[in-house]
Amino acid sequence: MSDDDTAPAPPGLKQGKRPTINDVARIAAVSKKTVSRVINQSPFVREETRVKVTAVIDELGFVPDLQARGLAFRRSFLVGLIYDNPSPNYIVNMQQGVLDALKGSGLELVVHPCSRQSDTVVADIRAFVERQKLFGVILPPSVSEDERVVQTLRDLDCPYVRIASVALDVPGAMLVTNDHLGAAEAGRHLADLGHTRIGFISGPASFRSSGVRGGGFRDGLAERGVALDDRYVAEGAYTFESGAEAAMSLLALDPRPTAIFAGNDEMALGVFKAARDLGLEIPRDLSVVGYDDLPMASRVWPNLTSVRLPIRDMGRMAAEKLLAPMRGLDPARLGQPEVRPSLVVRDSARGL
Amino acid sequence: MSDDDTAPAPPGLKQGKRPTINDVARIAAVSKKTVSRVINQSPFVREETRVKVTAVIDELGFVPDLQARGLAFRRSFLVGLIYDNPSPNYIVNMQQGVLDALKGSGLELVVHPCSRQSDTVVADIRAFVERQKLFGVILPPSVSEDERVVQTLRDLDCPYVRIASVALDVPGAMLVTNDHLGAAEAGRHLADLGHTRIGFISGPASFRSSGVRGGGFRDGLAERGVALDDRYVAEGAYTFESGAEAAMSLLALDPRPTAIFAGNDEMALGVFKAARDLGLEIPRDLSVVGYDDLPMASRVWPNLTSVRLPIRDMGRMAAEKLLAPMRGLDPARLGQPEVRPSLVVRDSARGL
DNA sequence: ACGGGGATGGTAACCGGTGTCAACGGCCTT
DNA sequence: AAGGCCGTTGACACCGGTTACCATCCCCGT
Repeated sequence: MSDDDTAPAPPGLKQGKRPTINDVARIAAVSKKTVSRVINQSPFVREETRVKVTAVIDELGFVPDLQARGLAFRRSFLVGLIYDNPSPNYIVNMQQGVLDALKGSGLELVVHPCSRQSDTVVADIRAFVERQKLFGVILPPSVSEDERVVQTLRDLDCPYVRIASVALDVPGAMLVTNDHLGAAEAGRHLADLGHTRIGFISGPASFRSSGVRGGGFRDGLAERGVALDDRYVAEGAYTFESGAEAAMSLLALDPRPTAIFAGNDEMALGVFKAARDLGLEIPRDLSVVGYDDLPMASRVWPNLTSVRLPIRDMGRMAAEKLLAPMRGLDPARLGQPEVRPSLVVRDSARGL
Repeated sequence: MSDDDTAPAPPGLKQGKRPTINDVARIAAVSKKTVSRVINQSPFVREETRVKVTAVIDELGFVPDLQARGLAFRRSFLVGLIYDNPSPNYIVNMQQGVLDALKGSGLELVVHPCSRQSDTVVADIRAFVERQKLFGVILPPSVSEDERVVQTLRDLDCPYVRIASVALDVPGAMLVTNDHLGAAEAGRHLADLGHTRIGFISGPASFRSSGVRGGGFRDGLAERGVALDDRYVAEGAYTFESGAEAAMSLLALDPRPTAIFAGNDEMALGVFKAARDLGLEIPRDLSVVGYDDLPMASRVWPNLTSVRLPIRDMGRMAAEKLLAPMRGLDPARLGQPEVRPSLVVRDSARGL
């Protein structure tokens, strides 16, 4: 870029227009194709020529047109993040991770929310991906679990990476969060603290993670000889309000649970609210453990004990899998070993 | 879209390829141009022809290629959200609002974070906007206040809408949040509750809103005959941690303030933390008022009294201003009257 | 019957890049 | 010295739409 924006346009170049590859070619006295080779770092260009062309490119401030390039490549330079997630905080973290990975790659991120409930989701996503000819797509839960959506992407020949709690696809297209492990850790922790009457608020049945986290929790408790009573299991929707409601119903049981494991942090905060409304103090009267360890987990009072999921890193790793082929890497090897959730012990759960 | 994806390709169309405008023209026995007219809803097409072409388009599942269209139009169908904001929650809300407005318009949203500290911001943004030939850009604070950035957009002839606490531009390119009013309301509220020794934690000096909110707060107090003592003013960075730090310094003063107004909710939660660390109970020992009224304001305990900024609506309104010309509307008239912040009284501030 | 004007449709060029493939020049071989 | 190979380069068609401009066609008034 020129350091003087008011400089007259170089000779032979029409004023007020962005320079094109033709301008560069004409001024550098080479063909378009050669300029194209320089732009694309083709090795079949003599060093001398490369320098000459590069100089002209810099002088003119030439920027290749992505539309034209995309038209010829039959592919855009956009990565899509398609999501259907009730927790904005989850998404914003993931999005930041994806952006971390995309920085400097020349690719941009297009965010596209959708609703799996809608009967036009598939058509909607198909239109989006097809029209934009996306470079690739990242699918966080729970769209990542929708086979109709994934099949559509395969039909359209659009690379994708699915993020889910269990392996649903080939390693190269999959980032596994291994929620079973994290939830088991939460179960062992609560059992080790001496709790035996424990409530569990699961996510909605439409999320795989709900079942996986529930199963992991149950297994973790079982390892310590504690059983999870089905009457103490309630279903939420991964939202604050649903967590509060579910907690109200669990805390109305007699005898009431001494601890509650919520399927995500958002709902765990709902449990906080229900406890306050009932005059219960956390952790004195009720221990609470969440899942995800969102930033707010360490901002509320008492600090929330939670299973840490490195969501931002996951976003970054997923994006890197997408970029791997471009860099000559094997996407199946990235993000390995699988993401490992780990319990972060804070103040919201303690022994009886 | 056909309701049977496995149907054999219509005669004369190569298998496995997306149909193009040429295929449609050939099969409908009209010229490309006519198909183009139908796609673009030109009125100069006989009804009979229009129906015939539409039928073929549906039959083939033809989807116009945005790259090609963009190349000819010299403009893409992407809206950019360029931000430099320390509060992810602010951005995620705004982003949702923008997406609300974009839904159904055929435009997609590209998110592009940046750092005003970096000395390459301007070049970075220029490259982004120029390469993508954006349809338009939305600028939330504080990029919206950076004249270098805005001038760059003007140079590139890229439509934009700036969101800021005061009018910095022509009405059609500006969404004003009027923070002076909201902060004044907060000031009056605290004064009416009987507070006279009041602390204020401002945002960073690089944000216009910091000064505007501070000024509004000062004016609101003055209306009630209360003065804001400069020793009770601290500067934060609109982040949780900076809020906690600033609160620590204010609460160390002797006599310490009985109330604190934080420049945003994120910092208000930092005040909560500092108070707890010092053994102070809110609102008994300290009243706190925040700004923005993010969803978490009503999830924490005690519920945070805050000035409500309809951030999501603001995102939507800003995007609608961008779309206005496309719909034959006047962007200057949208989002009027200006966004009005309003105090939401909850439990974190009370009388002495 | 004839001229005029608006509605339609066609052809060619263009938007700004990329792929294909042939040509070119110099050096090494035989 | 002729033949062959390799590293470079350029001419040209093409990606899938658009606009510019011209040719028809139809309907009307006179």
